Amino acid sequence: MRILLVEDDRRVAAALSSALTRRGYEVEHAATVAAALSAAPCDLVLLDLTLPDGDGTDVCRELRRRSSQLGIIAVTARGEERDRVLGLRLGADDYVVKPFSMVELQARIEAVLRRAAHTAPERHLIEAGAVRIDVAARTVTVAGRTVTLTRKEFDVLLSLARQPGVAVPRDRILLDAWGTTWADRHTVEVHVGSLRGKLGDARLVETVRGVGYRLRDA
Amino acid sequence: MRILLVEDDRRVAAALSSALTRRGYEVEHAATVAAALSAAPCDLVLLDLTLPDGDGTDVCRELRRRSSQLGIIAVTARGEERDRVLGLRLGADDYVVKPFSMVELQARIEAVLRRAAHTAPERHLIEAGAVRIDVAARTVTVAGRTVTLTRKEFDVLLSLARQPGVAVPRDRILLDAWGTTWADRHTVEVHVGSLRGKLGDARLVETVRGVGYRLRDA
DNA sequence: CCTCCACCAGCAGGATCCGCACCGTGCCCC
DNA sequence: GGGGCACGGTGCGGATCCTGCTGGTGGAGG
Repeated sequence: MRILLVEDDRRVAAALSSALTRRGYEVEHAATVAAALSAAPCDLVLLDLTLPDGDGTDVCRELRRRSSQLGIIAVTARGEERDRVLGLRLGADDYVVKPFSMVELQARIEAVLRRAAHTAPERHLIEAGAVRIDVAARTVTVAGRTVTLTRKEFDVLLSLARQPGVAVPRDRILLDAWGTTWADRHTVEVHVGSLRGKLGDARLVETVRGVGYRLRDA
Repeated sequence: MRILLVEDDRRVAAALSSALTRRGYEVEHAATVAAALSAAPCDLVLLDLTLPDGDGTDVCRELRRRSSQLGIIAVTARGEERDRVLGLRLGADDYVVKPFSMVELQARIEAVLRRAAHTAPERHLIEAGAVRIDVAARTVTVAGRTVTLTRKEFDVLLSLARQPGVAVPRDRILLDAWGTTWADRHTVEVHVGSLRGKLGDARLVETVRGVGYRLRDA
């Protein structure tokens, strides 16, 4: 399960992040409104409502607009009733008030995720040129032919396919597919290499020198 | 919207009932476990966990078993963390601790109902390729042949069959069939193994390496 | 009391990934 | 036009991760 942690306090974020990771979740961290809105898709968002560059309630509204099945748990130090009501009205699934215990947070996360499992899935199909990607099924066809990709290959392709025709920086791909930015210089290239091989036409994934890669759109 | 109010304290029940009615809800009242379980179907349950003739947690479990899309808000005077966690684990959608304000309760009711609106309607019959599942009867046939599954095997299959052709992550299966995400890595695999054996054709349940499993659609 | 089911290890075989080294090529500057 | 350099591509071996079995144990239900 992938959790997006939106929290500006670095210490709180670090503590939460490690606690959640220990419990088996995959955690991506965003410290600002901008970062939160440009993060990769996930299953659940832990959203601190007090952010430096804007209001967390806007993030909540926008995320909910994008996906009705995304789980959102608002987190805040403000425990006043007015805020609690506001948070829920915005479309958050749940609300926890600092300070809270990890045990309770864990229970609430599970409750929200359990519910999300029963919501209608948004089956997302991405098409770019001859490439068709079924994100949910994790299957890919090129010009009608089904190709079998490994996990990393698929993740890399997905990172590119999210913005067809756009040059995706290497760092971005690393973040999407690996969750980190530190890795051997060549790791991405290697997987792009095998990806090109499996897609058949190597020109489908174009190299943008000095930047990254681009998935051919037309 | 129809709300079932399970509350043994007559004064609290009367006050809540009239407040909710004023807000436009249709309210049915039950004061005991027996009454709660034999009440007419509704959209949401306000469930006091302390009841004279039994434990409210049993009611919660039973109601949830009957319908995964029913909204349940647990209400209790016991505000301790242990109880909060327990309530959420049982399958309640939310939890309010007495004393609470009507404004907050209203907001939580709306949040739960909003979510329920997005919930996929429960299908009685699910078909995926050669597999036919009767959810209510908990029976399965493969290519006309009836197969007998154990509880967990059925739950695992159901988790997969809810989205045929979609790669279901391991922890989502855990969430659906076990209710939690913490469990031994092998538990799912073992049950998938026996499931494959009983279904006859092992290829019906495809492995998506590094992710989970996928029920063959076509 | 007995049977069946669920769960927990341990194990072995693969698939996958990664780091390294080397090669090819485009770009820039002279 | 030529040379150097930085960047990207590729092949390979080992380490790692993942998965599917099998057997044994505890417990719930009949």
